[in-house]
Amino acid sequence: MDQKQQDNGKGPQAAPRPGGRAARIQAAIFKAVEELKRQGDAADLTVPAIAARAGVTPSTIYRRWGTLAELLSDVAVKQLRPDAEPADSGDWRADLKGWLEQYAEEMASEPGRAMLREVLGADRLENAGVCSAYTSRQLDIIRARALARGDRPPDTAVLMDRVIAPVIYRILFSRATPDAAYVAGLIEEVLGEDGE
Amino acid sequence: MDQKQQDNGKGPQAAPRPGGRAARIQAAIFKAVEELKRQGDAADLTVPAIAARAGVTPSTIYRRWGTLAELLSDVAVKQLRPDAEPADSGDWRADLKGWLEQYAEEMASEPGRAMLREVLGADRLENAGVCSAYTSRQLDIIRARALARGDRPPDTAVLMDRVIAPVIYRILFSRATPDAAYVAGLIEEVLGEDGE
DNA sequence: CCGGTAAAAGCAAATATTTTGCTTTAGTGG
DNA sequence: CCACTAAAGCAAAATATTTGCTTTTACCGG
Repeated sequence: MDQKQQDNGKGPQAAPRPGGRAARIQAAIFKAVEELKRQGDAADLTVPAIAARAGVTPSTIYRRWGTLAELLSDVAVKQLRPDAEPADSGDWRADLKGWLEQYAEEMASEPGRAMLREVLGADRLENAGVCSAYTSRQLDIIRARALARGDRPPDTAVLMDRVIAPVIYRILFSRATPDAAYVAGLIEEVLGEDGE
Repeated sequence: MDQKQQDNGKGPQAAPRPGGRAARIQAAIFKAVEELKRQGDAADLTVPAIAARAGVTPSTIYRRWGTLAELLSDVAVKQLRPDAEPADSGDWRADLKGWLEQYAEEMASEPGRAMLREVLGADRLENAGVCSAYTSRQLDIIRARALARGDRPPDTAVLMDRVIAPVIYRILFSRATPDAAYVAGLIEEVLGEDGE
């Protein structure tokens, strides 16, 4: 009757060794989740269905993650992990703008919204933090390039507050997509005050 | 095998008439949820437990809301509804600052975070929109007073982007509480540019 | 290379939950 | 007061979750 399962505290990639059984099985389960998410209704995304697809018994999933929400959250974080550094054109303002616009579009898309909801849906707050750390890091990379050229880009924290936060807020709390014009406006406001 | 229950589209207060049976039962269920949330672990907050507390059969809840998440979302929206207008001291800047600081504190509290998560957790996006509309409206009231006195307060949309969004983003995506100093800083930045 | 060991997976029975078909009740309008 | 509709109750069936115990797997020290 105790509500909390074991929480190994090791986070999404809890595997003894990259080739071990645990890693193999986790990979199979993640793959099953991704495939099922792509295919059918959200209603087909049940622990038993995932287990069957992954060729695993449901209790494995319940024992490792506790709830469907935790599993989906881990999968979403994995999918949100940036796979590359932001493009580098030599013009950091353009890179920043491009990256932010693409970020907003991706997050506002249906799969993007679903991932946000899944990340936030878990009891474990950690995943949400990882997610925003990914964003911070990408912005920091662009910022570091600007600094290296002797420029004065805004602090990453400022960009998080002034661009990322409003974009995510709109996605979460309204049906309206933050479109490119809106994002561009936010960016200009931040860059405009640059010299103050 | 269809995932969506009936969705009457009438939102949280779906009752034929204020004194009718439907309203009575909904009130009993909401009360049961609030009581159980106050009392025990989140794990005790199950549909059967709520039904038992409310003196109702579980299928009533499943038929009206479909899932626990929808019910919790409706209850959270109801609790987030402001019960009074913002204080009016005659100094709109002070009123605004006070209201925003209290808002941030309330949302960052454990119950506040829980309500945010519950509102966002439902499939029905509508509730999140209602929630942010509540906030907007409160800000608008303060703003209207300032305008009535011939002042030039910032647009509500600007406050949403520059203060509410960063505060909520921090609450959702980091463990750190947006403290009074942080909120005050955001407000000053917005008010500082006022005359530009 | 061969057991020994600990952690995790499988299995299956026990619980708990959700869904569903049908019946009953409460509120509405004639 | 009676018929009608919408929602609630009830109970059985279907699903999902939890749990105790067994088996497998990878790692470790000989």
